[in-house]
Amino acid sequence: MGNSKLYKGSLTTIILKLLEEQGKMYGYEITQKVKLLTKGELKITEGALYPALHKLEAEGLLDVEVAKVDNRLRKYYKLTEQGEEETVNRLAELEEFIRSMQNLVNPNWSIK
Amino acid sequence: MGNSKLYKGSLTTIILKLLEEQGKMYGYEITQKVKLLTKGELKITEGALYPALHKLEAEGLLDVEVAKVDNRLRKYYKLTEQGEEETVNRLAELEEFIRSMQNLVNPNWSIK
DNA sequence: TCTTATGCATAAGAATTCTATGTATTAAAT
DNA sequence: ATTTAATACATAGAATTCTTATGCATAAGA
Repeated sequence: MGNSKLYKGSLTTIILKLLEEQGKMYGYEITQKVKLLTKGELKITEGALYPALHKLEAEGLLDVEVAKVDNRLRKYYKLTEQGEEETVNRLAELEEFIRSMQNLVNPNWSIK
Repeated sequence: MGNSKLYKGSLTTIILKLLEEQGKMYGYEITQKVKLLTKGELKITEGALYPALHKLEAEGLLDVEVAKVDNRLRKYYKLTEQGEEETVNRLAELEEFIRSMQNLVNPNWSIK
């Protein structure tokens, strides 16, 4: 999660969520998408991303499909059925976490 | 951060914020306060808390003051000047992080 | 009297991430 | 034409953070 030191543990949730809405993505694409969506705030490093993808795959949450584009390798990942279920759970947990943090840190905020 | 699995890196920010608004607190008090404020959502374990406090102290962000109450030891921590500055920075980072995550995960939310 | 609550602490291990490095192709810049 | 940047994958070693387990000690409650 690059230079913006904060908050380990959110990477897999980000990956799952992106795959949920994009259908399928490859690693490099994920790093660029996150950079774009957060205006450079979060930078996913390759050393974090690829092991995370491999682990999610090993856990049965992702499927891989290899493609060759312009003679370059791409590994497209998509959610398995189990992955879709897990995504729902992780997002709910993340939302709870964010609410808790807001209560702790700035009770004036609220999510609408 | 106990059973509620999520998100390493937020503990020190929580500690700093609580000390900012409470003036001074001791370790056990922090665990109880967090449990209360988050309705049991976040449980800070001692194995995480005490090392974190020691580190913040070593970094010069906290000062300690030992007290004895009912023949039991208490170590009251409070922010140093440097700690107050750092708290402002960390809270700004946390807010940025939360906004980023919301953009990623649920663009329909917003903080008001 | 036994258990729970209060209050501190550390050690070993797990989990996650960062930094550095490696390979290879394509596109852009000099 | 050649160097650099971008694309695309990967892993190893170190650092950081947290969990689990354990330890000591006093006070309060069952």
